[in-house]
Amino acid sequence: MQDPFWVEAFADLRGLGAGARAALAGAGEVVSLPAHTRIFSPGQKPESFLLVLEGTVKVQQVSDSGREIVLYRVGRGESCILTTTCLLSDETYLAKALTTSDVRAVAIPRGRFDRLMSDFPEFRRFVFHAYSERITSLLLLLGDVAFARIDKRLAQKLLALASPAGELKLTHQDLAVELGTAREVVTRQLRAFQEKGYVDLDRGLIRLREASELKALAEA
Amino acid sequence: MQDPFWVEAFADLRGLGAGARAALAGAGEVVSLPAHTRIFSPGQKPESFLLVLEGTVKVQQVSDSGREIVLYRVGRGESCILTTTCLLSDETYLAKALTTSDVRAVAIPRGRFDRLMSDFPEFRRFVFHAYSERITSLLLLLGDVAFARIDKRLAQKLLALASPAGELKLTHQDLAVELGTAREVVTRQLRAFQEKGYVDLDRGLIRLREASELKALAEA
DNA sequence: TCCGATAAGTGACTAAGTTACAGATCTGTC
DNA sequence: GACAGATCTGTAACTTAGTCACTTATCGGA
Repeated sequence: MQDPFWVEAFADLRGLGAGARAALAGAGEVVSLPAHTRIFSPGQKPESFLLVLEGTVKVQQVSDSGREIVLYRVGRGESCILTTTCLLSDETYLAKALTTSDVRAVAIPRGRFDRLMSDFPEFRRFVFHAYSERITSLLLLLGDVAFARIDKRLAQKLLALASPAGELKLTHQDLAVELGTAREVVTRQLRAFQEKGYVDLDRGLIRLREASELKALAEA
Repeated sequence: MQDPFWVEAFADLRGLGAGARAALAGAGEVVSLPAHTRIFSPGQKPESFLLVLEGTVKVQQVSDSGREIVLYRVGRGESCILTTTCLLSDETYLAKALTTSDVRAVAIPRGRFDRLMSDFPEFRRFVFHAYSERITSLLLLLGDVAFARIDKRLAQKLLALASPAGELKLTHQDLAVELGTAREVVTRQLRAFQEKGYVDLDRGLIRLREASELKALAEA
């Protein structure tokens, strides 16, 4: 993909006319970030609207007790609404964002973002749509955190994060952050899954053995 | 307040020019809803953008296990982003909205809402700002649900919902829904607060005795 | 091969959610 | 005013989740 044509990566932007395309292509700067880069930290204010072209960004909330929870991931063709929220509201928030792989993204500075928003209905629709999707997913997460059992949530996460081969290269601590719980709780649950034959465990590695059983639990 | 001038109720709309004002005033219909009216239910799709003029609407998420949690309240000068989200994304969600008092609101049908969004930057800013605020508050809620102790959260709620006289006309069940927990848990905590002398309890009534102690707990 | 760092395991405990009730209090109706 | 049904509250016993205070295992350099 040629850089000036990154607009193509975004399904919701393809409807744009030539003028809008040109404006967009000119507004953003393509940046590259290595894996595990911190994009923003609690209390920081972002200066740009971010659109991810390649790779994944993980956004998580931190508590003062030290626990954390992953809010969502931003992948190819998506934008980070928390950043947008900040751009629009001048507020800061207790979240941090990390790249989980090498990332290429388009950064659009605040001023240009504002202009794009007012000039191009398609761009506006794109941003709104992103908001809607995230809100929906955040409410889903909230429902899970408030009401779902940890074994069910862990089963869901294992299935969601496993490689096609059914493996996860994650520590118990990583999973604890995914779920917003404590590492010991994850260890306990994984042990229970192992005893039932659902998974094999190794240091930094989980292999799914009975994905169907996990699926049943995840959908219960 | 005269009906055509409801625009005045919204701080973020006051900057509008005459044309925008007229368009807005013409776009919306003022509706009156008695207390405890169900505005929408899980799985339903809203047909209008809602702006609250008087009274309060309570939006809560429901789980299939029967538990519920209050997501936020929409008061004078505010709009319900969940409704907006639905208008924009054609999705449904597992939430319901109830008036907690008599409510007067402006309903703007989908088509007119779209037109206002594209025609008036001020209106757009207003909608975006509402989004930002809600997302911030939802993330705060998520953090509380995931990480905060129930005694702390209950103390916060008691303080937030108490009348100026320090009274709450709520059942334990009502408070359980506010916190997204079980009624028995609320009963237990209230009992503990009572034993410490923080509150007096009666059927459907809670009187705050030691607001300062509750405040200390809420801020811990 | 030794060492520090990171990851994982575990027991004992506290907090929160669930189940299954019983008892208290209200509200409307006869 | 008395009764019935509904609503609200109390509570014991239990399961699940989170916390604390460790120990043990394993990895990756120096």
